[in-house]
Amino acid sequence: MITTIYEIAKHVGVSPATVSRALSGKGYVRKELREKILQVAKEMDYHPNTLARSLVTGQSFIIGLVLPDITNPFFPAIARGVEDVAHRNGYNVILCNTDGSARKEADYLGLLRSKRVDGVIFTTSQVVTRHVRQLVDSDIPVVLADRRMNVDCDFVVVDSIEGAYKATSHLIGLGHSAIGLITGPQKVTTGAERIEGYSRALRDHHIVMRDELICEGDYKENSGYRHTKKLLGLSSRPTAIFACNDLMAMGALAALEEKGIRVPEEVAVVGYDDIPFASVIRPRLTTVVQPKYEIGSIACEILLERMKDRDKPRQEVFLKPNLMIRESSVILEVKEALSD
Amino acid sequence: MITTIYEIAKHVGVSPATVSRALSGKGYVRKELREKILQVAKEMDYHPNTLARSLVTGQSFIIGLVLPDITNPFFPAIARGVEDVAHRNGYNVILCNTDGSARKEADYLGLLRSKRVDGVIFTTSQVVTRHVRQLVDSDIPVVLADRRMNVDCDFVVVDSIEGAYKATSHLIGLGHSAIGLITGPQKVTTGAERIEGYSRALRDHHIVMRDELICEGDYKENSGYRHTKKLLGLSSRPTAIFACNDLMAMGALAALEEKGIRVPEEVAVVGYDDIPFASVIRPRLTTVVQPKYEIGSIACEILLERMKDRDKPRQEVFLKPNLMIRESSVILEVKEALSD
DNA sequence: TTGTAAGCGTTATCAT
DNA sequence: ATGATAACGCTTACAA
Repeated sequence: MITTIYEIAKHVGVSPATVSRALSGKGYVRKELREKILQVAKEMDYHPNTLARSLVTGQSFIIGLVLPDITNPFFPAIARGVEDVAHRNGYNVILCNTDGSARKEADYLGLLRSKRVDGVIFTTSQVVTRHVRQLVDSDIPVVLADRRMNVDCDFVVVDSIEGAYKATSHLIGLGHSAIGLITGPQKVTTGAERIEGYSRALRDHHIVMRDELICEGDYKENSGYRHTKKLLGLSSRPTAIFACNDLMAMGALAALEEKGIRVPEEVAVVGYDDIPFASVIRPRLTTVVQPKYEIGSIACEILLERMKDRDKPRQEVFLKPNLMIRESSVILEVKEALSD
Repeated sequence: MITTIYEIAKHVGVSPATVSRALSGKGYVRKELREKILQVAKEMDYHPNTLARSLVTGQSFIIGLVLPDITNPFFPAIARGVEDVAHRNGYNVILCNTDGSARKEADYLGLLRSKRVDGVIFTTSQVVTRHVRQLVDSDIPVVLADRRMNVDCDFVVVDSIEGAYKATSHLIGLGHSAIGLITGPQKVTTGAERIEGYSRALRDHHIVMRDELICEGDYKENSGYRHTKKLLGLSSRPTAIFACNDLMAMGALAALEEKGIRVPEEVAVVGYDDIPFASVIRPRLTTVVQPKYEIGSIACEILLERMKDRDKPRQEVFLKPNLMIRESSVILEVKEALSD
């Protein structure tokens, strides 16, 4: 049998209301009585039924975290950031893997609404904003993480234009002018923005952009592999490749190795994200570091604030990416020279 | 305003009970009336309040997933396996990161009980079974994943003795007899069992076990690094190192590289887990593959069965590990010769 | 087939 | 400081 405040009340000889007050710490209750109640509650292994509590208070202390796929090495750190902040504030988080499918997104969002979560942190891969807009309209707080959308709600993202600009400039600084670009899907904001950063960097350095050097990937390893092969087949092939995430950079490295092309001596490679193994593969991958944990933790903090105050002005957080230079772009001697 | 069945009822001109029946599909309701109700519900953007529903039915359709750390590359696949099966069956999963701390474990378990989750999948790093036992006793279904405990409940683990036996035998077959072992924490079952597998393999091949070759690590990269340094300082140093997880194997490789010792020519290395980057580091890591996704998906399936039938006999699932031979243990020519 | 009403375990309002 | 009692939104006997 599961203990309720009624049983505790009976046991102690008071009313359920008093037990509730004692347990929640709200409202007056004589000190010794409170202690007695607390003790009995512990003895009876009482665990408050938050379902019942939520029903009356309107707070579930659950937040939803909707992302494409937790096995994608980019997301665990975000999830951890979210969960840490949530837990520290008494919230639990429901994890949803959408695989970027609009159907699953809608599905999960519906489930979360039914579960009366207090808020949602959402990383979409869709342009379809309908579900999200519905969610926002339904007045459950939402914060978009990592990827923006054209919806009126808070978000925290990393400045992808700047990240791509840094990566591209780095390669240009190394003397490259034929830089292959393997982008992400153009429909997600990060995809479009990284092209923008790439093209600005070229422009600022008076390098003409060559369309045949630009391929649209899908953030998966295989598309990095495929597009690299294609780029290598070009009559005037690139001397550097900038893959817009590390997974695709991995694919690029695999394609290059297969062709026996040395990295970085013959072709330099730069990735994006700094997923855990970027630093342990060989050659170690030069990449744009995203503050993944912070994306999650800050998103959650903003969500908590939003839950407290629905009327505060919309928050738009742009975090800064950093270029981490490693072996895949810089020949060792050069790197040492640079650091002098 | 959030829509309730009362408003739908008023709108349609029927009683709340009828709306409930129409929506849930249980109980009789005239076909056209049901359709009318469904339509109005959709128009009013109705989302059933599962808190209220759960309160009466006693089912929350939430399960808890308690693990050490989702950013540890071993866990995302497990989490995904759990979540997939859960979602397919109409359940959501609450993610809890304990960092292996007994306090956090107890904390989360309490929260989950309060949230009235229908079941818990638990990967502990503690020997302290008190919380779990309490949970089991409190008659909420629990299945232990990856790591067993001395508690009466279902579990799904991978046979660590066999995995370690295979890894060790592989090294022995390669001619090694001085095999350094970097174990996991002895208090978790996988830690103890992998030593057992190692020692059985040695015994079966009539190799005397040398205590100084065995170090207790903690499944973190740094302990692999430290212990490898120590092993290399031995007067008669090992020609092979078996690290009981890939993270520690990574540390071992780093230590070896630092000393300029070639792998596998001078020292062979074998890891355990086959985390995502085991196959992309150089040298590619020979390792014991654990069916991570299946640990999660099967654990969840067992949990669902258990939820349906609390009296069925206890399920104990041992999955089989597989040795994946890669470059860190076998010199290329030898490998080719082997495959002939 | 539909409606009435009790009850799930809390919190919260209002007396006392 | 404590106790009745009415919500919260739903399901489910039981009646009609």
